[in-house]
Amino acid sequence: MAASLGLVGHEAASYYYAAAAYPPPAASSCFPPELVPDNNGGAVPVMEFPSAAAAADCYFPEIMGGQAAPEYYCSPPAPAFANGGGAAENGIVNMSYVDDDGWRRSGGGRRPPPRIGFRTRSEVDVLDDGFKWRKYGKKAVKSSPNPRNYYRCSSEGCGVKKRVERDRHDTRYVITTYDGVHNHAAPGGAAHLAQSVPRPACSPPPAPWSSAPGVVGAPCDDPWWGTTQLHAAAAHSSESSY
DNA sequence: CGAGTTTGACCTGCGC
DNA sequence: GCGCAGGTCAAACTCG
Ligand SMILES: [Zn+2]
Repeated sequence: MAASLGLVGHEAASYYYAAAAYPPPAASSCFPPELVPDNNGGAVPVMEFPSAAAAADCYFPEIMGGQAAPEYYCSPPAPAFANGGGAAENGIVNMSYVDDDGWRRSGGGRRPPPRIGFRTRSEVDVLDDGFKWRKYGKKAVKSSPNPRNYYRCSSEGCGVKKRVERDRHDTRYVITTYDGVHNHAAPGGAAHLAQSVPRPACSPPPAPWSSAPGVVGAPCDDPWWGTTQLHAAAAHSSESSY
């Protein structure tokens, strides 16, 4: 990655950095050369967190089996991405919110559950988020040279799925997309894992994608992911912080 | 022996 | 209507 950073030429594409001053901003390169792509050709606003746990904890406790928090603050039941090996410790987790309100784009049909994507730097493909996942498929996708893996929560009655693939532009990163909401708590250990992970103050209160002041509600024609133009906040860390 | 993974086939939605 | 691409299923297989 080098030159291309910033808004990668997608009109509707932009991203929001919510970096919680975490790993020392070694260099001054902005984060992703491109937004997290999906099969829609869309892109997702990306956020940076010290760990996926922190990210999930702060922003999406609900998908992690906790109760939806009315406000975006840290709430207890969040898993940790611990075995990501370095992921958590090394520092950078890009988190991106993937909205589902664009499903109308597909003309109805089945309604997708809430989707949330994480982009983490990790050597391993599967990040231990505290839940038990069973792999049920693997597929090469057109949009990426890397195969995409499909996992389903192995807990009975919990239909949460996740897709895992490596970033096509930087295979050091793993893109994990969660589909759905756990209807149960994480199997033992998750909570404690979460606590063992360094966690920022979870300061960014409003979710940038909802109605944060930083969000410019643009009349976008492609409402799939972001629908909005987001402000690039100042802080960010760099991937060179290895 | 059971749980989880692998892998090709199958199904469905979407664009042309 | 056809072909393509993504997503899921399920039988076989592997590992603990
Ligand atoms: Zn679950």
